[in-house]
Amino acid sequence: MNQTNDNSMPQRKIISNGVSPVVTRFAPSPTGYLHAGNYRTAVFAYLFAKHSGGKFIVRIEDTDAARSKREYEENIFDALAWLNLPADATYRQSEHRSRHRELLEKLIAADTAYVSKETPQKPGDREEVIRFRNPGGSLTFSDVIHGDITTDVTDLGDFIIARSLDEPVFHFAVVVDDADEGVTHVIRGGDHISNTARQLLISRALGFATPTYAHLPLIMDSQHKKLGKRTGAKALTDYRLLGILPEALLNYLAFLGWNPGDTREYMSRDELVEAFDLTRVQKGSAVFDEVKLFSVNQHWMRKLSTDDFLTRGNLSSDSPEKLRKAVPLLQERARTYGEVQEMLDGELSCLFSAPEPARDQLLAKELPGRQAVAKSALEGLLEAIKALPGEVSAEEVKGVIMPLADEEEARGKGGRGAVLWPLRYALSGQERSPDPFTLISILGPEESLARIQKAIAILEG
RNA sequence: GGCCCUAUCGUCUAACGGUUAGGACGAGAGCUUUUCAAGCUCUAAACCCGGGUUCGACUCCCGGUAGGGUCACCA
Repeated sequence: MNQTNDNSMPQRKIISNGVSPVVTRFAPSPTGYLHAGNYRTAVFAYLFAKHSGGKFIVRIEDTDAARSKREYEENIFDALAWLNLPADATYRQSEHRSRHRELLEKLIAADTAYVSKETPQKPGDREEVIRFRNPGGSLTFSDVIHGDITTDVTDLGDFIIARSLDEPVFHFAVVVDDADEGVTHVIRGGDHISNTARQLLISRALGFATPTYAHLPLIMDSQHKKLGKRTGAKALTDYRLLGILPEALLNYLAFLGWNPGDTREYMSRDELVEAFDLTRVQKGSAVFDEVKLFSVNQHWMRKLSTDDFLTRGNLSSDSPEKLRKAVPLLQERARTYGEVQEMLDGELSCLFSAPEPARDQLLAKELPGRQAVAKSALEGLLEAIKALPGEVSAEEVKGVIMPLADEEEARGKGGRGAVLWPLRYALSGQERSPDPFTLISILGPEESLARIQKAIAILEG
C-alpha cells in the first residue's frame, strides 16, 4: 500500500508559502470509517480557512501501516467531496518518511532524543525505541477556544517519538508535517488537548513556530459518550445512504457547537463561510441528534424545485407525470429520501397502482344504512368527475366535489364525510392517504372514475 | 485513580452585571380536516450546588458536585 502513483489521490497543489495567512488541516487516519464527529472538525477547519481567505489541507495519517487501509482513505475523500469541502492540497503522511528520519537523526545528534533499550511489554514491541529527552517543568499554551491550558510535562517522562528511524510515532509526524505544510491553525477535537503539550515540546526542540491551537468540544452520542465506532456511531457516508442531503448535513454539523450569533438556523455553505468565527465556538460538548438532523434535511428538501427534488433523490417511475405531481406530497411528508422511498412503496403506492378496496372500509362509519349511503354517495359523484378536464388541480377538484359533499351534509346523513370517506378510500384503498381532491388531480378523471366504479361494484356485490 | 476540559429547557443554543432567561428540534393541546400529512395558534420545559465580589449576578472569582476527555512502541 501507499504507492504514490494512484489516481484515487486528488491532484496536488503546492501551497505558496507566505502568501496565505491561514492554513488549516484535517488529518484523519484511514483506520476505519469516519463518523459525524470526525467530519465536524473538518467542517470547522474548512469554514475557518475559507472565512479567512486561507487554505484547507487534508493529510492522511497513515503511519500505522498495519491498520491503515486504502479503502478507508477513499471513503474519506469521497465523504469530503460529497460534503463539498474540497482540499487545497492533500498529503499522505507515510510519504514523508525520509523527512521524518532526517529530523529524528537531527534530534538524536543534538541529544534531545536518544535511542533507548527496552524490554518489550507486549508482542510487537521493539527492543530499541527513540525517546524524547523531557526537559520537565510546566508548559502553558493558549487555546483559541479554551484559553490558557497548563500541563506539567514532567508527568510525561521521556516519551517515545519513534519506534525506529523509519517509524515515527503520531506525535512526531504530526508536528513535522504541520510545520512543513505551513499549518497555522491546528483545529482538532478536544480529545487532543492532552497531546498538545508533548507535541509542543517536540515542536520547540525542532525550532518550529508554534501553530495556533483550537480544540473543539467533542460530539457525544445519546449516552453522552464521545462518538465512536464501537458505540454505534454511523459512518458519515451512511447518511448519504439514508437520503440525507449534503447541504443539510453540513448545515447541521456547522451548528453543533457553533452559531452565527443571530437567529438563523438554516445556512448554505457560502453563508457559513461568510459567518464562521472560531470565537463563537462552544466550550462544552454537544450531543448528536439525528431527529434534528432529519428536520434540517427536510428543510433543504423542501427548498428543492420539483426537477431538483427528483434528480437529487434519483427518483424515477413508469409514470413520470404522476411522480412529478406527487413531489409536493413527498416534500410535505418525507424528511429524507429514505422516507420518500418508503412512502412511494407504502402509503403513496396507490398513486401508481390500483388499490383493492375492502368492502367494509368503503362504508362511511357509524351510519344507519351505511351501504346505501356509501353507494349513493359515490354514484352521485360520477357525473361531476366525468366532466372534469384531463388536467386538474386539487383546488379545482375540491371546487366541484365539496358542494356535492355539502349537499349530502345538508341532508343530514353524516356530513361531508359520508361522501368524502368512501371517495377517498375508493381512490386509495388505504386508511391513510392524501385527501381525495389531491388524489383525483394526480390520478386524472379517467382513472379516478374507474376506481370509483370498481368500488361501487364491490358495494353491490 | 493522576492530569486536563466542561456545566442554561429532553436536545442544539441566545444572553457577553440589570430580560417576564429568548429561539430551534422534539413533546403536549387546540384550530383546520370525518383519514394521514402539512399549516396556524397555544402550553409545558433550563440558569448543577455553596460561598464570595457587586447596589445588582446565568454572566466575574473560589470551592464542591456531576459529566466528559486522556493517561500506547494507535492516531
